[in-house]
Amino acid sequence: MRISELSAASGVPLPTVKYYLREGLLPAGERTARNQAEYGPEHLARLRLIRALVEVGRLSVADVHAVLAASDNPRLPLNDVLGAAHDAVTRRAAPNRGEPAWNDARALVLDMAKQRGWQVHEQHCAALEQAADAVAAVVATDMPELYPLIDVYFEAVEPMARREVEAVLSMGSEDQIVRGVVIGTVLGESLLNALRLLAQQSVSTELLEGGEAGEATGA
Amino acid sequence: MRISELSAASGVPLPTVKYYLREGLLPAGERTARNQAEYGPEHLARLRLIRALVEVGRLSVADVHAVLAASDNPRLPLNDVLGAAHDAVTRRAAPNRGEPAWNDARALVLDMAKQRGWQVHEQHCAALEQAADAVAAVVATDMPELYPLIDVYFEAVEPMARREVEAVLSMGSEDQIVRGVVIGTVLGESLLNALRLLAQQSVSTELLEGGEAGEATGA
DNA sequence: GATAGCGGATAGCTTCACTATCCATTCCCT
DNA sequence: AGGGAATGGATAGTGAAGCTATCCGCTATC
Repeated sequence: MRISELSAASGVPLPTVKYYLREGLLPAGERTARNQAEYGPEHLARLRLIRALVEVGRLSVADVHAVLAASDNPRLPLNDVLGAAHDAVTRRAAPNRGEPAWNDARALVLDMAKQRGWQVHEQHCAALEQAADAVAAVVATDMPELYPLIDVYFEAVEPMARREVEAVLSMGSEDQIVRGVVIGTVLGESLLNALRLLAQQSVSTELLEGGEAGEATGA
Repeated sequence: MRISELSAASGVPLPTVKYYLREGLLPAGERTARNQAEYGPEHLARLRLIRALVEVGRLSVADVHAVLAASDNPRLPLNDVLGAAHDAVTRRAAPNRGEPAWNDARALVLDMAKQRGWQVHEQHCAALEQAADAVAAVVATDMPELYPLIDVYFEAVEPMARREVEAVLSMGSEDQIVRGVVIGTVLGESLLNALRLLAQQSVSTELLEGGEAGEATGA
């Protein structure tokens, strides 16, 4: 497969394919001459993965690079690949990290996690810090009615994470597991959020229109 | 409160405050002279809300504008505000919308939602389409082990959405409800994802290190 | 009455993700 | 064997986004 075919098969413009090659997201093809290279189906799969991460997962090219680099390293412990994927999905710090209000939020989240028996790596835990960002922001806007939702999220996420990790771990080869972690972390986030919104719409139609018009759209 | 105090109190650089004023995210202060204006605590709250949406929720300035415009309109039905918030959190189309594989994914999600009795507005439903994007991407990467997770997400999201809508609806004044919808939709997403990652880490440490070293970091 | 700060307008900056253009080389069809 | 198209590689340019800097004439405050 030559570069133009790779471009055609994936739907990615040829200059963009070249760009990904330059940036190291896509490994170079097998050289057959000074200015000729051969690309295989694994390049196509990789390209599709990149696009899914960028378009559906909204990762930056730099983050995709970091995730793929971690997942390409065959001697990296699985936990580090998970960490890289989490970092990519997470990396964006609110600027109030370290302020008292933020520290309180972090302590609150940490405490709730520990009460549930979660094992949290306390230092440099991107997920914990992002949770603190969100809680601190909710607190700053002064809406106590939303506080109970924190617990709702904790509750919802516990069985979910277990099923996710089990699903990924059941994938046989280390190689597949690593790919599963990346896909599952990034695309799972997008899917989960979409379904959450869908459910919200359903419930709010039910509660709001139910008493007014009663016209059920779906089901 | 003058503009420099507003900047100092919020931690937002003064030129950025001016920028938000220009863009219409922040309403102008009350003019006291040709080149003097007075800002109140509602401006400070608004500024904090903007920053939370931008930094924690990762909304673009344009999306923040759209959400705030919808929530500022006092005669807009609540469902439309919810729609605007959902759109802002959602808007990013994968370029394969309409292809057969994507249509299949959409049909699958729609079917699962209907089987659960959800009321889905079928035409132009951003959440449904985003879910289809994610499912199509998972399918394209050929990882059937992840398919059962779709159902896991459906399951998790159902009680969650109910609690969220109820929490927001319990907020008394229409005004508060609208603010709650915006905050809850955007920051809730961020928090939910962070907690999901935290739980994943906990479970994977448990399953992976549990048999090897057994050194529980947290708890 | 000096001077610091104001609002408003305009222009500039940086990053990101591409996109376009060259070039010498090579493929591949006739 | 000859010639147009495509290739890998390098370099430069583009457009959007989100600020940031500078200037201006005016005003509040000391």
